[in-house]
Amino acid sequence: MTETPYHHGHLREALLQSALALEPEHGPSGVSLRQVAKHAGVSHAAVYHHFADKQALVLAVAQRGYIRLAIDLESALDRAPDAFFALVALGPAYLRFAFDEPSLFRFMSVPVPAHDDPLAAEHEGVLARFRRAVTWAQRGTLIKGGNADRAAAQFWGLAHGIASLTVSGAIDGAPAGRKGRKNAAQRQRRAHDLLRASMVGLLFGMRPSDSTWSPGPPGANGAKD
Amino acid sequence: MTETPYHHGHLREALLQSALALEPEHGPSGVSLRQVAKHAGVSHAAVYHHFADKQALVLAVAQRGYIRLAIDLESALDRAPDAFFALVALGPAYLRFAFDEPSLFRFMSVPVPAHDDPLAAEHEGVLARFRRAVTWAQRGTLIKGGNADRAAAQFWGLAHGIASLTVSGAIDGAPAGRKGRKNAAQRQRRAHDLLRASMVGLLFGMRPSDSTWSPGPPGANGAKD
DNA sequence: AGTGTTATGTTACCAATGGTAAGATGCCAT
DNA sequence: ATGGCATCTTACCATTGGTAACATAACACT
Repeated sequence: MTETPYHHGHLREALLQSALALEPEHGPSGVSLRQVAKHAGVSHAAVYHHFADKQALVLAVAQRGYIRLAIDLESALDRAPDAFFALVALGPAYLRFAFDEPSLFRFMSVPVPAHDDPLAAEHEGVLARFRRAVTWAQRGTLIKGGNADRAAAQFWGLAHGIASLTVSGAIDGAPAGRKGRKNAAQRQRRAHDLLRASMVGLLFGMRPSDSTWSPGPPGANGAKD
Repeated sequence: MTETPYHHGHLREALLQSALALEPEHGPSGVSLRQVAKHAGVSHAAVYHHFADKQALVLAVAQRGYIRLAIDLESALDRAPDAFFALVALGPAYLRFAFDEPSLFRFMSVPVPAHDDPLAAEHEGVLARFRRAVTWAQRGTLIKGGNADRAAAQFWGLAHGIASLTVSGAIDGAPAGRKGRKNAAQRQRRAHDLLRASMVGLLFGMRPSDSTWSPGPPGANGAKD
């Protein structure tokens, strides 16, 4: 970001940024290597000194996305006062990431042909945060015990599904009544509420039957964040 | 499918099929117009008499996917004996579609740059099926009343998220212990069970507090399908 | 310092791609 | 049959992903 101090300096980094900058116009797989290179002020062949091929560039961006998402989830967990808030807060955190970094989020969903998933480690990183919240809740008997990976996957799937459908416009996108294009902030708030309610719903559907958790919060939207 | 009876006959149809046939090797946005044309036994320029450009071709495949998915969901609803089974059955139906037609499913998730979503109608078609199950359940007081669209979106998001993460390999993909590649049928069964349990969980998290529904089924996996 | 090695970047080139234009070819209504 | 129309073809273009050969700057070592 400083300048071009040397040969180029931090080209690899600049290329990732350029890819993100060009994504909105052409889509994650639609960005061309040459455009990325040009945007970074460099010849297109220079890219191959930092990435094996175009797919490697795309995967690197996606990888960065997963890493940053995992960090966001982690800090959301760190801020939670108890297991209930921890589990529920993962939803809004997931959604906020998707809204704050839509390009990054789209790169993360780019379908890679075959390949025994080069992003397996990054997937694990995200799942691990859900698992952390789940085991926390299980220790407190907030939800039933059992396979924590399964429960984590359920919450992850819920968050991911609602986030994906929302950012892609499948949900709450083009409305029937053509009231112009909706305020993006309003859409985000609605998605926010929807996902939080879903997390609470799934959570309370997992309660052990003898749970003494008096559901004060679930209806009220009083979550701190 | 018959032959090439005439000029070509059903080229548009053949192109859609060819696109699906070539998808596994290159990914949904990686298939080239020319390969598709060649696979259909036709010059690449012929494609432009049936689709405005490559994106139109891709969108047409995606559109077909949404239509078929909506049909599958619809028939799952038709087979359900009551609201409970109807709502829960949407999960397995969604997942079965994703597993039976992975290429089609991937085409449906291809991120389209900007555009005020040309698939809005098809999205509505899928959402409508979830809404039908939700309103059914609401009439029977299985779940709380309120905005049916919201509740439908929650169930859709759950099904979509788990289906997406599963087919992309993010969940239950490459395992830690390298026991060779897992049996695909086993993966599908696990995902099946996971999603069904999630649907039940979300459902029971939405019960009205005075619900008299004696949860016999939720733990047992006795769903007819 | 000088010197060789490596990392990084360039230009030149290639086959393949998406897209357009102009011309064939076959169907169909009149 | 004849003219109109849809469909398909070949010819062409700029762009793309990728490779090869060459240039230059950093670094290591004497």
